[in-house]
Amino acid sequence: MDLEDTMAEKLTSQSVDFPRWYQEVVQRAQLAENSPVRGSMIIRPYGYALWEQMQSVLDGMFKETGHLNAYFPLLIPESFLRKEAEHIEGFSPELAIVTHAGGKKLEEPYVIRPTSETIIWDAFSNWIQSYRDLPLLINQWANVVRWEMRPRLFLRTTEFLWQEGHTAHATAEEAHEETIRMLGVYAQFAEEYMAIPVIQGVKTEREKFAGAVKTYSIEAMMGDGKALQAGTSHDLGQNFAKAFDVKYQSAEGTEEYVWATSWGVSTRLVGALVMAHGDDQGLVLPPRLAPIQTVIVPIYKGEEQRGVVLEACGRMEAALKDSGARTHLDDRDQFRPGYKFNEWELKGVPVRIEVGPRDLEKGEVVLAFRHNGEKKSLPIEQVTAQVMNVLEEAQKGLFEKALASREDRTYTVDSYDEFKERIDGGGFFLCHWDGTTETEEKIQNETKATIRNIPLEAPDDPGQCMVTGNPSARRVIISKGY
RNA sequence: CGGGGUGUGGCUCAGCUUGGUAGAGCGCCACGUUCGGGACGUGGAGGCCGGAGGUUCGAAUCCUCUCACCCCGACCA
Repeated sequence: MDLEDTMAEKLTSQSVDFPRWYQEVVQRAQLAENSPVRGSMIIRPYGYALWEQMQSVLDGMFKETGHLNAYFPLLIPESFLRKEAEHIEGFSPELAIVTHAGGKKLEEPYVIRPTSETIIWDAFSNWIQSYRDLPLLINQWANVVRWEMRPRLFLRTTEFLWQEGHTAHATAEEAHEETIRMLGVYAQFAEEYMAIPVIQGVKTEREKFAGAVKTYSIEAMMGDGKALQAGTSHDLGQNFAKAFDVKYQSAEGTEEYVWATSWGVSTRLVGALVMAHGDDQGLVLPPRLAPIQTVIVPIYKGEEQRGVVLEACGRMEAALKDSGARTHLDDRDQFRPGYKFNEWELKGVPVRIEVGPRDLEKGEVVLAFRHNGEKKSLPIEQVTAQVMNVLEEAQKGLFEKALASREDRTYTVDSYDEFKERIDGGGFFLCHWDGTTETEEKIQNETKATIRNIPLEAPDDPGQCMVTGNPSARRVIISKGY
């Protein structure tokens, strides 16, 4: 009873029950809620605004790197998926299939896209004839459906929104470069915009995308020390080109199969943001992505003060918007300031500006920072000049905090016994692994932890597999994951 | 698919054992007092108790069937 009473006001503490904290934050900050269809979520305006911020930045980065947006159909003939053997095998357990339409049974069932390689490569086979058509750099923003048994808002839902890039190249080298380049774009986005440090690396054979030659990922550490795959980039080799017979004529006149990549990030990134920075007060959003960067909370007693304070707030709102800050003035009269402070903290707004009669007398306002809880007074006329600076400081502070937190919880371990003892405490473990699927599965079965990836930047550091003692060229990241 | 559980105003739940006029807190609406860290008072709106059938003078409560959802074990951006 006590617990439920407090629940109405306070969030479950992260240290008590992190998953429950996550669930509560997502719903109470009005990012999303469960829908009547199990596994599907309703993304509410505040959550969608956050996704739109992400989309807008990423879309710019894709265009900057030469990609063009297009849109391919939601429904894919089932036979298309069957053309690439590994692809259909990997995806079949999570497919939703349309068998009836127009009041009758369909000749051929349509799969609701779980990803679009097949329908896109079918089109590419018509688009590509010559080396002059290459590289072909396409991106699409879309929804996909992958049937989920254990859904979690944003992290694992049956339907989710994402972006999928699909490219075709003349050579294996070019395709490989594209794969790595887009992985780098994701890493840059994660670090510079989401303020989340990530580790770029290769997935193991077992974890790679169904139909890929190699899968690369960026892995981020969440507030509880678990890993989250925040983006993937696949080197598809010629697998799809062969399955869909996509050949081009080279300058020398020979006929060659093209080389492919695909890469994607999804609304899972919203979950990553929540879990990487959030605290017991709620969300903590990085200024560059926050839908509201500064919120103005007026403080007043009585009608007379209300008029004066709101007028000052209105001027400040206009000035802040002019200087480029996404600003909201919370002029609701039915809530007191303390309530608003808590609500905007729950929603993760980076900077709160408190404007009361005492401040106005001194010609000042109070700035309160979400990421470190600090408050300071500032002369009114300096606010607009300084706001972008303080937001950038907050952005940087948030990244540094996340980086320090990850470094604190990254361990180099050589003994499997020690690993087994410590893995439940969370964190990234840098360990030697002999490269076999058997050992990988043994680790997962015995500890529930998985090899997240093999870092690209790992130095050569020969050693012995902590499980089998067999030789290992470099360390891999092992962690429990989402 | 195996094990456990829950369905009662928007939300969290009580009531069910032992049938007898549907309740509480929060939220919502109105008015007033408040307003520098989650305000208070007064009044008010809102529910065929998941669904179907049965027992009974009478069912949220007992019986049967059914549906849905949640939690725990095998895949995944």
